[in-house]
Amino acid sequence: MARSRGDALELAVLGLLSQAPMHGYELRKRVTSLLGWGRVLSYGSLYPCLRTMQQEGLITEDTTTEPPTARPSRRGKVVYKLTAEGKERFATLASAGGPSAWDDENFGVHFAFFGSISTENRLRILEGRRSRLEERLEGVRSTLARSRERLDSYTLELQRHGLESVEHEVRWLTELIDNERVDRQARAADGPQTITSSAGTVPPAAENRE
Amino acid sequence: MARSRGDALELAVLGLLSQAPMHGYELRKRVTSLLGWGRVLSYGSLYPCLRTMQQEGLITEDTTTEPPTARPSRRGKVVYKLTAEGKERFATLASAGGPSAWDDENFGVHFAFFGSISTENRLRILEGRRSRLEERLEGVRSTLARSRERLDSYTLELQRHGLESVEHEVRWLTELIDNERVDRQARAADGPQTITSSAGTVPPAAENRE
DNA sequence: TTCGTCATGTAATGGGTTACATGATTAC
DNA sequence: GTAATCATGTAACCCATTACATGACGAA
Repeated sequence: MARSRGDALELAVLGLLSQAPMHGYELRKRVTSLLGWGRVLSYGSLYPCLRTMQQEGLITEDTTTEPPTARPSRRGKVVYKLTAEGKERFATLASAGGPSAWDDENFGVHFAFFGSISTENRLRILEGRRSRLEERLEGVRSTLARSRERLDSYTLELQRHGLESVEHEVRWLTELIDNERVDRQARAADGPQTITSSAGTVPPAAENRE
Repeated sequence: MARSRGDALELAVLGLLSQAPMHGYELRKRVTSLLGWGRVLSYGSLYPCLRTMQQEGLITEDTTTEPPTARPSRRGKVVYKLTAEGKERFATLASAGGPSAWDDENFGVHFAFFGSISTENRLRILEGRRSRLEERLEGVRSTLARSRERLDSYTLELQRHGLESVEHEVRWLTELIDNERVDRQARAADGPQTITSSAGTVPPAAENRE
């Protein structure tokens, strides 16, 4: 029934609402197109999630938009915004570098909100994702080595292409990691007098949930 | 309860059993590693599916393996094989070029069994998959064009990488399609009298299973 | 006035994983 | 004899999709 909400969807909603208040319809469009969501997010999934989050006090209806036309009878058209608690939760979830952040469905959402977290946390997530993929690579390579000659050409080609795709993502991650490191380096060299940027939103040693 | 079995899993089981009889445990390993399955297939998913398929008469227990040690009391260790009906079903499902074959979860499984279907059907599936991806590309490109300046750099980078990955797969598909076309051409030019050499002409796509 | 899009919501259902329970076989 | 792996199976749960029902608003 109302028992929805996987972490990924909650983070997505929190993150999008942290950028601007909006209603469910718009949220759906953005989750579907902007994050690495892959499939279309359905209302049957989104609305129950919004309700739950509202009950938990993470979001509220935003009554500041469109205040003059106070027509109480109008159905729907609810604009949601984050509460203080919701903002806190977003900071926590987005920065969480635990294993759940490195898998396929979650990583994209985390990445899309990298602008809201510290370089340290970005690095943690990026590196975690990369080593996750490297494990996968290792697994595929070893099964391939063990059974290459027994596989027909199409199965082999499928494996080859899969390997190639993952390798491509690993290279991408490596570039991103290098950039973040340069960034960190630059900030460190900049000297300790700059307080603002270093750990901005969340203390460097963020929690591991789960 | 026993109401499992999406098309992908059924096709996977049928295809693997068409290569050799085996038991559930081995099936799970192969589905997980050989096809483009992505995640680990769970027993909670596989065994109910096998039962259903057995009830439908697509598979049976293979008693020919290990016949001397006729110990009827032994639990489990059931080797499954295809029935005639199962072989028929496999041929039908594997060749089916409908829209369901082009989406992410199904395409890999279909591709892995390309060795069992005709060049025509391979082309249908390959082309369907490609146009599916091209639609996706078009969608991403247009939303990107509409909102590029409003996106923060990480979201943008995510889109860019997503685009790149899909483009990569499209190029891969195009190569495969070209190979299949050359193959078909060669067979046509070869004339109706030579039946034997059908798939031998082009390196990448040779050899039917076993 | 009707069509397309915006907008919200629910019920049924589907198909999967997790965690658990059980036991045989092999290697050390 | 014991640990690891092979092997089969069930029940509980999770979370998403599908299909449906409803209705407002703007433009042609």
